[in-house]
Amino acid sequence: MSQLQTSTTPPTGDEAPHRYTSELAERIEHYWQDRWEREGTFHTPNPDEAAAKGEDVPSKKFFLMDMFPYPSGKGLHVGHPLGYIATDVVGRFKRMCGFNVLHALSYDAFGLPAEQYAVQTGRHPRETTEANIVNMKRQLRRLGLAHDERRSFATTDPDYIRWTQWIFKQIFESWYDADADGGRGRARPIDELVKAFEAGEREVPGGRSWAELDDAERRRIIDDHRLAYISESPVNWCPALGTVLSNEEVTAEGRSERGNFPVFQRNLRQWMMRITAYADRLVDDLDRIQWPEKVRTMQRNWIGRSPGATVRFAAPGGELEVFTTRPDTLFGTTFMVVAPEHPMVEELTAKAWPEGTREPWTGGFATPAEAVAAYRRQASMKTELERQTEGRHKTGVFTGSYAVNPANGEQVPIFIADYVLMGYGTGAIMAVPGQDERDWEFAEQFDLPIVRTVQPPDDFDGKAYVGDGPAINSANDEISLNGLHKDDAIATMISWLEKRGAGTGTVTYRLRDWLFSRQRYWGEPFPIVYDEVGPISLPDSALPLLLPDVPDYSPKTYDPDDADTEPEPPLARVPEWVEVELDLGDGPRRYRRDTNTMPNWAGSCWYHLRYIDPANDERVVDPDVERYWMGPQPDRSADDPGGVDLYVGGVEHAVLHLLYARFWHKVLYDLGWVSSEEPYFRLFNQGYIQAYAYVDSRGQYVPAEQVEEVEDPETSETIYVYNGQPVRREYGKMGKSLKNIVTPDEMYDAYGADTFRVYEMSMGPLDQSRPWETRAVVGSLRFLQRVWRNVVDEQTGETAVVDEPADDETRRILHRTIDAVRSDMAAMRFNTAIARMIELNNHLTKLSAVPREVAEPLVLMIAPVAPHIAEEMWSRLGHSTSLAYEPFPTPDPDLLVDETVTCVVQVAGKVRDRIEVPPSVDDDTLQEQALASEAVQRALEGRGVRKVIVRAPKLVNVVPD
RNA sequence: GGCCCGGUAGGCAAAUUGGCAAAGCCGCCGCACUCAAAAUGCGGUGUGUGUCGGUUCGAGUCCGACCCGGGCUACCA
Repeated sequence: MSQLQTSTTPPTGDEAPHRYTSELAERIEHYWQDRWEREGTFHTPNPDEAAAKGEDVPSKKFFLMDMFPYPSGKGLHVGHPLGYIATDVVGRFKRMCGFNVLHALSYDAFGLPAEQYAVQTGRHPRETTEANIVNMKRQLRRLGLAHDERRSFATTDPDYIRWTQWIFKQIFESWYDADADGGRGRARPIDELVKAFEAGEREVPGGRSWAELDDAERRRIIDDHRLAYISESPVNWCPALGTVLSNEEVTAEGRSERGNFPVFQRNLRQWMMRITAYADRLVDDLDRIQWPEKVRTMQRNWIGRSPGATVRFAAPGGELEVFTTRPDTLFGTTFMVVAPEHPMVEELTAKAWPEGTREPWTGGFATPAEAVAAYRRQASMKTELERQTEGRHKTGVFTGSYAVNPANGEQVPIFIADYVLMGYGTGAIMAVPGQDERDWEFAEQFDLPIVRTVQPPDDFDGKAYVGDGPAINSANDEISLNGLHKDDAIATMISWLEKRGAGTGTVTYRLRDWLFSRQRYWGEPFPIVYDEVGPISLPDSALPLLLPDVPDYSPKTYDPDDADTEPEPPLARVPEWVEVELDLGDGPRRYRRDTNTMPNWAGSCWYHLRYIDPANDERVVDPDVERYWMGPQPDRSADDPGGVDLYVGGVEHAVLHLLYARFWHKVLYDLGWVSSEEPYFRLFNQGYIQAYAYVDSRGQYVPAEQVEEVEDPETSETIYVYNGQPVRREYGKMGKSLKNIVTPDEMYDAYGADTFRVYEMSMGPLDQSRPWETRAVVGSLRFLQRVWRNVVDEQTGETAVVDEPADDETRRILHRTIDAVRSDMAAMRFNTAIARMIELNNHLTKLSAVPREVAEPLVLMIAPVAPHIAEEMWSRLGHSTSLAYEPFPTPDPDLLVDETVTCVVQVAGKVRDRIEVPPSVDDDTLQEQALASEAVQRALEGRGVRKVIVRAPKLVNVVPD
């Protein structure tokens, strides 16, 4: 084994030849990175792999993941590696605690960012993507991450695409049986649906029997049941990006999340995923996983489950159905509102205004038809943004017709208004101004009656009362809700509605099915071809279906505001690829390929499975391997769902990636491919590294590194100066245009990777965002230098430790430090763990020589955070193998209890004295000693003692009269 | 507007159940080393936890109101 040779010629004049400088750090780091790679130090065995060698795989395992990066090509800044360093520290710590740790990093290489970068540089996306991955791997390798590189892949690898397409096929070839598993529902293979139709166990939609249908009719019925299906429906069309987008990719302002371009609603034929079938399980199972409450709340809100009731009102042209979460307030309905786009609007529009119609209701028009037409036109022209800026001002017109309130038989007027949205519930509401703020505003605007049906508290002075209280004014000949509180009143009303046939209990969701196709080049092609009837999936043997080369891979994009444009997928421009002759079992026939591609979320929906079985070309994942790494762990809880043990990433994927991945994983679970019900058991959101940027008087950003901080001589406030001119400081992101980028490469050059790692981990708690401060990094270098000097002689490079036993105090400090570092590491409080190690090291600095029994545990404790220098010191301490699998130090419990503790003696809450007592001291003795204290007597100033609070052994508080 | 986080020395931060506020890092000051500087080492340096009130023997920590900063959400019936 070749040893690292440290130079004996000092880099500068008189400096110690073996001082831990950035140059030495770099040599140490390269040496150990090469050696780890050469020896396969971080190769993680799978159960089958271990068995092949006749070994057992460790029973304790830890599956650790980062949210994988897009290889963007812009290069990394110091904020990017924060999470990767943190997971590396966790992984190395867990490994030293005896866990079989699985940790690797892959690349999310499909999708818009990679494609846009390629468009900018005018090169093929595959070419730029691969170049970017190479560059990123280089930058990250320099960090010394303990990854099993055999498990690394990119979502653009043909081997990976194959299984992404295979999973799509699984979803396409299945349907959701809502009655399965006691009503919870489960995905089942589509064959089982066909059998149920054939056997007559399941009613065939349309009323005819399966035998009566021809092949095309059968296929259409089946296609309507698939979990991945094609639908012609209003979708989000973004002309500037040239593609459609999912609801999750559109902001509340109606713009694209990526690029912030306008998005328009268009009716288009697109692939959809039936994620709504899983809405209940996606909500319910949030209670079974360890995720930040914030993310769980965001997912709950996004899914938006609202229990309530649908109620049918008799109206001209048929029954008008509404959804309400408050059926208990039905007696308070004084009008109804339908969305302008509601299909019944025409039937509801009366020929003439009824007798006595008030002027404001008509909008100034002579007939309801004119008023309704004018309002609908006006509403359709409004953009999301205009509706928002109008705020809460309510508009609408009367349709001229009335409906009948099923509870009390009263006639209530029907309005159209744009505060009711077609996309939610039934697009129509029963308006209850007494208990709904929006309805109250509308009622005030149009002078409509208001009836309270919930008694507000006496001190309530608001308008609509949405809280709980006893029902009032809510009785007819058959039922009375009066006196009942909300939940009882709702239940009573629903059962009455159901008995009367006027309504049913219902649950409504905000979640919509997932729009899954994109008109882009750089994504997975759909493993689908079409004949005259519809889509047919390709056989598994035809996978992966790879992208053809195209003359122009950039999609057709348009003026951002030109809504009247059509998506034109790049793949449609390759007729020789689109038109294909295949034999799918009934002889060679001509088919058409799908010219859409999948969204970039597809690849990230299942990458956790590829990490655990990266080379499998027979199955998506081996069942034994999946059970070992991801299976449920009943020791965690009885209904543990399994999943990745720790998943670290930013909060920005709270409802996109994390929702989609949960959905796919549940489909795979239902179909029996995995044993875990959730992909990610524990989620941790790291904060961001922010930075200051500086703007001069013209509003231009100036290079942040050249800005000086000076004190204003007049006000003595800190001001910032660039080239002698004052500049204004801003706080926010790091970015090229902000001229405040600091790169890891700069940090490696100036300090080395270990210092950089220590600094990032010691800046503060991992889940908080904080500003980068380059000049503070030197503190971490000084710490490592001092550790190095305690272990290695700077003159000779030999170990400086002595084999004499440590003194008692040093030993106690060591074991207290071990104890604290262990619990800090386990809780991912790396900043405090590092602080404790600094304290211990500072103590060692004061000794004349450092005993081995202290140096070795310190080196091992530092290893997760600063692995290269730790390995080097470990080696110089005489160990020939890597410390990666050395047990993490454990504290001696006997050395954690002090022989004496300092007891604080307070008088009236103020500290007056300190006394040394044994830790086992009892209350009475302690009180006696405290009262005997001179300082206490002085502080009492002759006053009597009213009360003494004793918290042995640490505190006594004397309360004077 | 609603909901959720956060506010501790000049900056980043630490403080089991309420129990000595400020561990650690940067900065700043001084000294050593040096012809000098840098680097390094050693020593020193911050009257009080955003504001007001409450509970308590005791509050950074609990409760209420307000101020400031950040995030999510925004007619979802």
